[in-house]
Amino acid sequence: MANENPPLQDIAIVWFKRDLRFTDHEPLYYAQKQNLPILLIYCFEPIVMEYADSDVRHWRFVYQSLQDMQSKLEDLNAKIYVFHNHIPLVFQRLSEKYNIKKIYSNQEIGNKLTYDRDLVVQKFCSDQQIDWLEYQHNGVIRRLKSRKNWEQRWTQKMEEHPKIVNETQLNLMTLDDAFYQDLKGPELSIQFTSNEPAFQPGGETNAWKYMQSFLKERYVNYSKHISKPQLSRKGCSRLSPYLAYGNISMRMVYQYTVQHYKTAKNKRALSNFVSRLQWHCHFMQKFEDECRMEFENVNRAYDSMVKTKNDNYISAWQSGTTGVPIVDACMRCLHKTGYINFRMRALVVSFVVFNLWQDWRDVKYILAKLFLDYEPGIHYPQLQMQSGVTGVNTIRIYNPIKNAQEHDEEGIFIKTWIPELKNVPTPLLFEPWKMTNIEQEMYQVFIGKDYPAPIVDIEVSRKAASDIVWSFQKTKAVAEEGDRILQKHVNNPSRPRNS
DNA sequence: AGTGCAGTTGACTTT
DNA sequence: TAAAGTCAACTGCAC
Repeated sequence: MANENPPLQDIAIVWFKRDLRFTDHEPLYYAQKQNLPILLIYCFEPIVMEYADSDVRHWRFVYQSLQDMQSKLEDLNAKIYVFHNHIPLVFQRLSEKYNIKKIYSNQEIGNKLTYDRDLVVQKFCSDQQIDWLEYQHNGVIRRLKSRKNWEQRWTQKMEEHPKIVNETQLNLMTLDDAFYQDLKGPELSIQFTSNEPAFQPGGETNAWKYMQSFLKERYVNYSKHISKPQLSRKGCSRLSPYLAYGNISMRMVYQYTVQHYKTAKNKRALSNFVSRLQWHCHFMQKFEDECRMEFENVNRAYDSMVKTKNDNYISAWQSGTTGVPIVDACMRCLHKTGYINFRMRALVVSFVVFNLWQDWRDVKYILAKLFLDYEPGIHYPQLQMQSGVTGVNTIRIYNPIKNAQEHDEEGIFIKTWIPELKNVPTPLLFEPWKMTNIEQEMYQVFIGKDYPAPIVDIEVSRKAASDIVWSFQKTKAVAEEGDRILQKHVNNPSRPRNS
């Protein structure tokens, strides 16, 4: 029997995920090579937004990124069709109206939830005979067989020609408005347009502003200030949220940096920066290769190290009221700005998993929500490493007093975030519980009233944690698992342990 | 002037 | 990408 309906229009879809940019975007680049009208879509997925690791600050950033992209399409009378709906439903309905030939997207190094979502999409595509083409995310290789030559492959990827498209030459299509309105889903309930000024604003344009200001002058102090809670805010690139949401590709960051290298006055700082770009992908690669680490200890021998959850400890840590100034300052700063530097992240993790003796799994979402640059592929490997449950890396228990003294010498960072201590001079500022009654009177801050006494004894808790973790570290079971981990995740597994 | 000694520094090891 | 512990060498100082 003849089909009375006219044949559906053939189209291609570019599905934006955590790659919210036009410059150096492989899906767009390859979609353009087809002779098909291209539909650009982004989907705010309810299940993803409601998940435990998600925070409004992430979605605000995504929203800003999309606005930036939309502004570039305005003159072309085109746009990215943004949905707030379940992506399988969106694809289903689109496929009823159009003949989707191909879907283009970047691989997503996401959590279990988005991985499972992709499996659903994959099933849909194979049922519908849609070709879903996914492109490599930065230097992270999917289905990697061996770590051998990984560094060389990374460099090769970074030096490839960027995939540049001219937006004005894209064959973009528009959707019937009634159809779109029906499918786009409910209005996003959060007020996205108001940005808290303390958060870095999303978008490709902003990514390039940060990139340029870093290479113009900020980079000079990169190595010197990288560990300082205050000075790192300027001396580090601050590209992390832009990389996390793909506002800029790692390749563009790499090439732009290398291009500046010739004329740079501090070459060491730049090569230090480039090596960290590689570390970024290195950790994401670990997660890609062993994604169970979102939930389980990488080193299974640590599964028998059971910690008792203490909700009071966790909430004091979370809210920045532990009584340990540098820890509290970091946590309060995270709430307001979504950023602290690498060393301070390691320090707050060390405090909660060692001094407060809490399981990393009971704090993983708290930090995921606080980090504006939350990147699952970095978050879980880092958290586990800092918690000392890999059995491969040495145990690093940070001394919060010493670190404050060395990296916040004048206490500027602490005083910024803990105003109740603003009158306390150094060195008392780093351990205010040591103030005498007279000093408390003098500086008008009473420990236990205006600012808490420390909830644990730092030295005693450090020793207790160290004894237990090191007793695990020395077991045969940990070492055997450690060997397995090195085989899997490290280029040269014969290197010395505890490096 | 040489000796004893407390405190410091630095290399190396252990947790 | 840690920090404490250990030990020997060194330093400054009093006598």
